[in-house]
Amino acid sequence: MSTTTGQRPMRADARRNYERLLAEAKESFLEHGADASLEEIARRAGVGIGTLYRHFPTRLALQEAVYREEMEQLAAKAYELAETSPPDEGIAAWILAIAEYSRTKRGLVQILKATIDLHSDQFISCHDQIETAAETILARAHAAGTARPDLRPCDLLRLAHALSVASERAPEDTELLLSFMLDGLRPRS
Amino acid sequence: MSTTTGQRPMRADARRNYERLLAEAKESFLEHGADASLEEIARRAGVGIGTLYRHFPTRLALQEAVYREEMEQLAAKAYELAETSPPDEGIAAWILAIAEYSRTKRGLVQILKATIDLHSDQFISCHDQIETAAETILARAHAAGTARPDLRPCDLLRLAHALSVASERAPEDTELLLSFMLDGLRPRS
DNA sequence: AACAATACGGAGGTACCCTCCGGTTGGCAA
DNA sequence: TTGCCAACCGGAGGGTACCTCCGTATTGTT
Repeated sequence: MSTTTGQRPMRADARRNYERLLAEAKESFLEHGADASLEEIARRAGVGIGTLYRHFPTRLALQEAVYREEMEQLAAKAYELAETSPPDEGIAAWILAIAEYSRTKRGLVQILKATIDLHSDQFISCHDQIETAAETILARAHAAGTARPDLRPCDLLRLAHALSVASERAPEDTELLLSFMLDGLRPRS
Repeated sequence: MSTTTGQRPMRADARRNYERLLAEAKESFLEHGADASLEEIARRAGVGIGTLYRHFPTRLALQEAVYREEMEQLAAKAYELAETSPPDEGIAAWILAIAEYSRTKRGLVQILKATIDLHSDQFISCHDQIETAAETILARAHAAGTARPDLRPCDLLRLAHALSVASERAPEDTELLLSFMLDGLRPRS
């Protein structure tokens, strides 16, 4: 789903349409959530529906393309946090970042889901990227002994996913929910 | 959404159709998830689509009717656990029960969402029922000092919702995820 | 038996999904 | 420049689903 086919570069018109679609899709997903109408996206891009489907055979493919950049930023944030924060704080901040982000850009939730799902082969690059980031940030916590040893990278992503879904309708409680997740239900001793 | 209109009982044919619809809906939601086709439900019930919409003006109304019974059972479970288990174990078990249940009967997730959303006036009875159950089970934990004082009933429901969504594709990890939520990320000391 | 009141059903208008293929366009070679 | 063909476009078309509306049928009551 990149702008080159690996071999020859795309034809000029193809590239133009690809980019218009991407721009409109970004807008539409933001506006109507992850199940915005694909036909409207094509319409707004001034392009036939067939063209949309040629470039992005599936809704998920389109979402991936739209959010790839943001995914990279989230991954980058993990590396940044791994260097600048204490391990456990870093994890908390990262989960929060993912959750908050995916509330704004609602399409991300589906991608997160697909990323979490091991059987999705469409998303290998996104998957690897985020999973590696999760590994990195988790590795330090494990080394420092501040994370349970049985905590895996994908669990981190699942928690982020859970948090983003759960706080969808009550953004103001996001941090509180996260604190429950992180610190447990018992009173601090 | 009950089988009587508050005043006179429903006409015989109306009641018959109502029940057929309910039965087919239960089946369909189980089979295809919460967004099963309403037209197919009507078809399988041998009833016109108009009849479905008359009885259940909205998809959520139909789901509510289908799951009301199960909601009652979940609420009952809360009371049962409140009497038979230590407070914190009870909470864990209850959240788990909700999450496991909603994975099986996938429509419940939407209801859980609507229940959590305070602005849904369609669901007052369900909402009250579950929320009261959550209150009860939580009250004991608070009294016993085993739950953080800032933990509210709706947070419990949100956690259950989060858990059910997060473990959708990996049921085997449900308990592990729950343990992260409950016990936090730090190693046990 | 006749008459309201109540309930039925499905046609119809709209929207969306996705596929398929005749027509168009861009870029390269002559 | 011209011409050619692979690459690309667009949208019609067939299918499904949503929801509304209203002429028709059924119920139960007098």
